[in-house]
Amino acid sequence: MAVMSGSRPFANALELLRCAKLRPTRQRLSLARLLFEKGDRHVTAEQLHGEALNASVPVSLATVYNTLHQFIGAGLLREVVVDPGRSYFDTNVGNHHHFFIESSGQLHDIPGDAIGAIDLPAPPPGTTIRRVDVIIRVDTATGK
Amino acid sequence: MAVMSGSRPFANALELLRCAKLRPTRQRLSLARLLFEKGDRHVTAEQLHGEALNASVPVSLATVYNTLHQFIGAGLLREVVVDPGRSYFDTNVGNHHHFFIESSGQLHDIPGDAIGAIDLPAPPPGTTIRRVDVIIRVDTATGK
DNA sequence: AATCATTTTAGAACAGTTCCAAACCATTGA
DNA sequence: TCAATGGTTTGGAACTGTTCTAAAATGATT
Repeated sequence: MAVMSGSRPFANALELLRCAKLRPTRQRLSLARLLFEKGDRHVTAEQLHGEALNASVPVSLATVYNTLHQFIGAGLLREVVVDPGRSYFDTNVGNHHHFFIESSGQLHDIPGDAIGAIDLPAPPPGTTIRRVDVIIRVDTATGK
Repeated sequence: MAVMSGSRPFANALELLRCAKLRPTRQRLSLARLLFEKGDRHVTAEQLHGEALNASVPVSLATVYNTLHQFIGAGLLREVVVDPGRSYFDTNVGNHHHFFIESSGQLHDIPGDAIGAIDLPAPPPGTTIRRVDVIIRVDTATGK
């Protein structure tokens, strides 16, 4: 991560794509910058699409989806599914988990070590563990 | 008439609905029986709908959704979201978690105590914890 | 510049879910 | 028992988020 050239967003995005073996097209560069220039983020595809258009980077929604999935494939992003029909793309791919605030739909990171080691049971025969998702669902403290 | 001798399942479904303060309609009774007569289950709305039709219980998909949500509201069911656009309804509302086999889409229960106590961090200010979901995603053991 | 595989695009297609107004039916009171 | 009442069910349309498609555009290579 964060190698050299501390404040070179463009260079970083370029390098990111190079590492991921993705051709550095205009769209991918822009999306990479939007995603990774502002620290850890949780965005939906639509949100990112909106941001791109706002930033005068005309890009189609289909491309946003394509790119997000390519980034996931390259290990640059991680998907967090909170609701049927709502999934976030998380720029933090390290060991961590999430608070999900149901009323607002917001996600907050929980550092991996804040949750203590989870005692992983043996996976079903013939399978290996790919990932462990912990989502702590919270809501505004009204009544029960 | 004919208060059938040992018709337990029916009685159970009836009682279930009574407890949940839901009017015992034909559809709700049938769906309750399909859901709760066979031990712990993970079903999608479409699956349940199919089962009902198979069992010659004509019920609309809309009603299946209505009913499932009413059962969730009554604490009889719990929703497990594994993918955007795929969520399961779990008849086990006790303390437990899940293996999700990505290739087949199957869910398997993990008893709550098999995972050890999770060290719950303090929730964001003004919120309380509603639920903790742990999903261990596994897949057939082909390389990494 | 010419070529060609890759990428992007707009829009259609799709899946799952929710919404709606009308028909239906369980419950109540007479 | 019957009618009145209000919750329930229904089919279909609408909606949301995502994927697909064929064609156009682009980046890399020569």
